[in-house]
Amino acid sequence: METLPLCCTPIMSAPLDDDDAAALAAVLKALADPVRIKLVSIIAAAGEGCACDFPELLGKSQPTISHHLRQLVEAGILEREQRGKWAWFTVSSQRLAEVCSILC
Amino acid sequence: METLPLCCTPIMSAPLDDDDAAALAAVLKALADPVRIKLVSIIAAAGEGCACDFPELLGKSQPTISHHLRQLVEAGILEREQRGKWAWFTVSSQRLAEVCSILC
DNA sequence: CTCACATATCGACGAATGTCAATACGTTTG
DNA sequence: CAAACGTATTGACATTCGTCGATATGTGAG
Repeated sequence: METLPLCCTPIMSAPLDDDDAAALAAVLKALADPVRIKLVSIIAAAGEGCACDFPELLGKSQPTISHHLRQLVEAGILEREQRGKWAWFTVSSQRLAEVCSILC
Repeated sequence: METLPLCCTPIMSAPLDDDDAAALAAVLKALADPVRIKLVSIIAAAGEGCACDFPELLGKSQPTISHHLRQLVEAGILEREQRGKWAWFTVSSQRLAEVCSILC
């Protein structure tokens, strides 16, 4: 779910209705955790990233990383690609642009 | 606390360090609630807003609204001004711009 | 097919969060 | 000062969240 485009017009031009507010809040919530925003920044800066590297990079357990990756994918912020037994992730710059276009 | 400028360079250019990740996550967390993002959008669209109007506009109790407004002010997203017995709020477009400049 | 390894899910637990009723605080007005 | 009114704080509660150990699932190698 939730890979739909993220609504509407900039906040300055009109107040969000309930649905748009809920949708935007959900995406922002996915970003609003130190581990997750760091995951996004690592993947964005490198262009892509393998799940196998994140537990050591972030000092978190493998289940914890997997959990965070899932939330980011469900929010449409990351895209997942299976390569052999490894899971690789890229950032949806479109999704980030959608967020920014509403905020500013 | 937390009214300091919000770090650094866009996510695409370099991964966030721990401190920047925590700071950005804190601001995003303040935005990542349906009631709060709607408060921000109402105030942004109108230019300013009085606390007295929000409980009815959002269907939440006065203490709940006060609590959310406080979180937004502490995150540097809203600015508060006392006018007589009323509290008026404006959006820090600079703060929003800082967030966007990191995300995109 | 079986083994080794990468990732996902489950179950549990403490911590944080959103909410409201009750109450305290501050400011203006009689 | 005292009463009235807007806002903030407190205390309580149910819910959600981040975390990890244990385990299940899936994929390639031998």
